[in-house]
Amino acid sequence: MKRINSNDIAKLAGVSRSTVSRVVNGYPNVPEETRKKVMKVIKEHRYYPLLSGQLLTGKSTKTLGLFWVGTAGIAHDSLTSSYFMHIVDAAARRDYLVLACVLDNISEKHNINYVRKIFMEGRIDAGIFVGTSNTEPLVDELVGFDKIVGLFDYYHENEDVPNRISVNFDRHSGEKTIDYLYGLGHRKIAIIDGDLSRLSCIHRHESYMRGMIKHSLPLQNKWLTYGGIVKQRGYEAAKKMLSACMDDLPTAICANNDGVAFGVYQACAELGLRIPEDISVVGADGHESGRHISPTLTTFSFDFKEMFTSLVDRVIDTIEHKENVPQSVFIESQLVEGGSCRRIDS
Amino acid sequence: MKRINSNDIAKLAGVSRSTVSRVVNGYPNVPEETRKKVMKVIKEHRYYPLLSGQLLTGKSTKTLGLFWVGTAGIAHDSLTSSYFMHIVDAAARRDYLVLACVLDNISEKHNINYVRKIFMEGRIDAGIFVGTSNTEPLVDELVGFDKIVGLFDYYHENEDVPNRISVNFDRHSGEKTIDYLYGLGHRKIAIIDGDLSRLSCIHRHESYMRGMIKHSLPLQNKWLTYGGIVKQRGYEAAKKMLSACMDDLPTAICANNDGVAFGVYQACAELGLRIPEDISVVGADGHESGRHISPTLTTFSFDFKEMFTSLVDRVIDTIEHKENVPQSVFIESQLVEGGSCRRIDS
DNA sequence: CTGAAAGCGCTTACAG
DNA sequence: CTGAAAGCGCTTACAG
Repeated sequence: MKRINSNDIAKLAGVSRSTVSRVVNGYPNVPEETRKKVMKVIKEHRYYPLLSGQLLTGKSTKTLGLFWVGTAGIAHDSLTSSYFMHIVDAAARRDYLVLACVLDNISEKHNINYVRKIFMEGRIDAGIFVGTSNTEPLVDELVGFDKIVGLFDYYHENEDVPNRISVNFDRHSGEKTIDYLYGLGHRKIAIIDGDLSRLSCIHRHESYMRGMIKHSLPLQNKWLTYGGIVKQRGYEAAKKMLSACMDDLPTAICANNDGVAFGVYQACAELGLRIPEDISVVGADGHESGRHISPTLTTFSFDFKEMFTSLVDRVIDTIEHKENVPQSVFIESQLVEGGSCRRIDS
Repeated sequence: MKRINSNDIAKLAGVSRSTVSRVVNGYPNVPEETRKKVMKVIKEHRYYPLLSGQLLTGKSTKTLGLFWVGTAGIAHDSLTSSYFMHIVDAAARRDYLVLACVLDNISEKHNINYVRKIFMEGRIDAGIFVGTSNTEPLVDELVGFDKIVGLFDYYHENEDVPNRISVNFDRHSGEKTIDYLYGLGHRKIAIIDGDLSRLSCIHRHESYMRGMIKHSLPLQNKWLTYGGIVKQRGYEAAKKMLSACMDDLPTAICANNDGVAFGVYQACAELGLRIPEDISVVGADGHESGRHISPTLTTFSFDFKEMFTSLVDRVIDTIEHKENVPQSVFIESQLVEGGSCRRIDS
């Protein structure tokens, strides 16, 4: 059985294809009676215009591409996958669909071509990247091709172009973390950095340093290390660092994010260190599971829903040629006190 | 700057549009020299054929619709959102993209029309539904319209049509749960059922009953209740049930799934009941967080990755007119023993 | 091996 | 208010 097209509808309703199109698109210059007659036939035959035909005459796809980069360890993390829902929800509220694409490695030639193709073949009105490092030639290329690109945790100073939209973590949550621990009396603070190819990890690192210097706290190599952004990496880093300085332990650890903090928990458990009695731990993100772990995690929490909604809304505003769309937005963290930090009396 | 089309490429390369098309689609009847000449121009100008043009001549979209039903409490659950990754991964392995759509309520007229439209306007080759109840007029309608529909946890006996593909939980995991507890010496077993509009919950309920009867165990109203499929519902159900029978507690609780089991943990904690000393708990799903909670959860685990991969592969096989595609598949659960059950000496 | 022509399903000026 | 015609970007027989 052949699909019914606007021609068939026109014949059945005794009008021209032009009129069918006018009715379908709700144009005003159609008398009520004609509209009803045509609508009746349309409903009866469940006619829906083919998108490909409409696209060819200039209609937009009302679709956002979502490029999820770095599956390994990131995308399969439960927090990360909940991001996805926020994006789809935010898009739906603006009547946009989301075309999803998970890429393990965005530097691979095959994947680069794949992304390019999706942008160029007219499937999407714009694309959002999540999980890239802060330098990505492909992103620059697409921006250069006037494609609208939305970026999560990706920002370059002085590269303001209207078709590059980003949402980012604030630049000073590290400093806030140090301030907080300092306020509790901590002076011997260890830092487990994240993956320094990511903007947020760079900012957090820098602002940890700023905080330490501000309070004239000792920066000791043995208390500084890298832990990536997932639990396993955090565990390995903490285990190694702590094992190497059992004779002079820090009183607190700043973990680049909650995932890393959970790894610190595991390392402490194995080394017989109690949290917070022997050592305090602070995370960043506000992961839900931080509230179920024991002791509950003190962390600097970000409103991811707000972050993704802001990004999606501004990307769509750009697609729809709204004026003065803010190009980059930085979101502030909020301290959530759990049971993982103790006050030190000095 | 106007987009470059096949006509422009043809002129630049000194050939016809037909030849450009032949090169783009990799047809064999083009001499190597011509191919090279054309490809050079294509690369230089980063020409990609517009999908909408190709679609009009019969090409398929290579896109799967994903309809995520019942956001509230389901889609924002972290386990559930990881399902999404499995679907996108499985589709990508077959070179398909996924168009995602989250719907809070699939009975609402507006949403029904939205889904219909996506199917009818030629955006997707097939659609997958996750989270529906086991009776959904819209699904039947789409199947009736010869649309290819993939279904998770949705199956009707004797309704075999080649364009309705499903993957389901086995029909007897409830019985296996009872067998397991019986084997540990439990005789007083409580059951917290799920949402009985869902196929898996019905099957689990039935097979709990089967197991209880097989072992001649007492079916007591006070030990039977409904808990939905998320933690909060499980908590409420367990709290109410246990509070009402503190004078005659069951020795074990079968929770419809892991989410409900976590709710049981919370209820037990509040009532001062220790797991497994005072009461044993068994879940179903194999949720990762069951391994992080204390005590670790004994559960009947399903391989969700396998489930979704099977579903996606068979849906795509159907799109591509493969022969003898199995229409419905039931996946077996696997016992994962944690620390939430104890042996009862009798 | 290759090009001219027709056609896919729609919308949009244009003319009346 | 409404229809005939042109056009969007592609591919596919068809003819040579």
